[in-house]
Amino acid sequence: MRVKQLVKIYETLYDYFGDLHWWPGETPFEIAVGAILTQNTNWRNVETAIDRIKSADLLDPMSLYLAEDAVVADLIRSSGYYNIKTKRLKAFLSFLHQEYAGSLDKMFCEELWTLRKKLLDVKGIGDETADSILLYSGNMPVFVVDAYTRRILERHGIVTADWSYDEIQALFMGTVPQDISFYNQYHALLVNTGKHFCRPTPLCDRCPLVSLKLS
DNA sequence: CACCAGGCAAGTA
DNA sequence: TACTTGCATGGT
Repeated sequence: MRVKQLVKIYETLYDYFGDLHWWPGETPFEIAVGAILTQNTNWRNVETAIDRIKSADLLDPMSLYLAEDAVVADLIRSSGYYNIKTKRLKAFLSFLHQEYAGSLDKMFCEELWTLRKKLLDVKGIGDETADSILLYSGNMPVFVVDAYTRRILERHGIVTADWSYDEIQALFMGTVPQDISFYNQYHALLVNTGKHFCRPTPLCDRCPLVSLKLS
């Protein structure tokens, strides 16, 4: 039942938006950094921060790790929570250097769920950030659940507010298991839909999902 | 002016 | 386990 609803939503959004070419970012490392910086923050402010890191020539695992906290905090100021995000970036980089000699390629050689659990042990990396890194930086088959995903599904009566992250993820992953491009594209479509049509305050009138007659 | 943005961890009961 | 709070800038 829910499975068909999810497929219909996907098809509708894909018809409306087309290919979105996610994640915005040129390298796996840039994507991982972006995943941490975008926590509860507008993407525009994250882009500014990443541009500044690039301008300072610090957008690589070793340079960023060796940079002073105060320097990093200043560079990422526009992304908000800059002190705590500096610590989170450093915690991730410390993990990357200790466990994988600073190599994302080595890190992504791990088995998916083993790596996911290790990432969740890093302070500052929660469910969504871990999954964003796994899917968009590592090209691994895992579904990313975010605030937009939850809001859109709740508004269409597919889940209720008490569903956990893992439950919602399992719902999507039970639908089309092991399909990286589907997970990649679907999350991107949901985020775009959220940005344009599913803010906390109304705006639903032009949403492509509005006339869908779900449930 | 108020509200929101692609969360997370630590503290409290 | 389940809730609350701090973290912070920049756009609408």
